[in-house]
Amino acid sequence: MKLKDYSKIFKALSNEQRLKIFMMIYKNCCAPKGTVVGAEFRIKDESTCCVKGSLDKAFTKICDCMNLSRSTISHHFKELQSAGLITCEREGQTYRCKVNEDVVDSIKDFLK
Amino acid sequence: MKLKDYSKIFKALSNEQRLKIFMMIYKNCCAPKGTVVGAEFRIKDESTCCVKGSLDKAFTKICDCMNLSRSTISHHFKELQSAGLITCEREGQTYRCKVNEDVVDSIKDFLK
DNA sequence: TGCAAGATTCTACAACATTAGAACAATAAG
DNA sequence: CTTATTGTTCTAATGTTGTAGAATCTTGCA
Repeated sequence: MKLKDYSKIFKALSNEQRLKIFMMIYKNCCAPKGTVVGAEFRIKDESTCCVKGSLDKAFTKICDCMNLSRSTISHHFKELQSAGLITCEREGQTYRCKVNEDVVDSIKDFLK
Repeated sequence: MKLKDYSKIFKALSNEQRLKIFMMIYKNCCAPKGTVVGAEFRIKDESTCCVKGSLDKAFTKICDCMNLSRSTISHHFKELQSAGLITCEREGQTYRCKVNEDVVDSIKDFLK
């Protein structure tokens, strides 16, 4: 990964709203590598995150607690995906997100 | 530290030029905590960084290899300082920078 | 088939970021 | 003292980002 890629990752996390979205996903779905998609949403701490009680509908739930328009949130998801931080899949009305832990690891690595 | 503080840190690192400046400082002066200011510039790998051969004049040397105006670089230094990532001191024509490793650590902490 | 709900895309615009240049202040060197 | 060097600040131009709303697409359900 090049410097430009890292700056892109940091840019994706540089907006407070987007960082909040990322952390909501990260803190709830940072399943061990190898976990099948669809099982990612394991609630770790319901008190700190409003994405609760369900494994899917991440988008809608995040919309419900974010006070931003859907289009804006969709845009933020795209930015996070584009930086490689998350991957998203739609399967019908189920919206599944997964944090790309390799990328998170490489940030930590980058910072030595 | 709050979410907003983290987003500010990430914003400081979100610009490629500024990230480059930060890394030049980081890779050359990440001295152990407690090291006195003025002894931070220990060259670790001269081949990957153009800040060479001296402990001070960081500003000038970074200018020399950055292809940006002095005023722009000064501005970038300010952003990095404002985010808490570095501290700078001038003593005459000696410009000394230090990476705030606590902040770097707290990023790593945040991402885990 | 038709309607409702979920998510995306397009458009537009205000706000903010990046940048250089000129003027300046502080220091060093001759 | 004068001149060159170093870094800051101000101003202004240009480019990028964050955001909402309307239109659109996709899926599920009656």
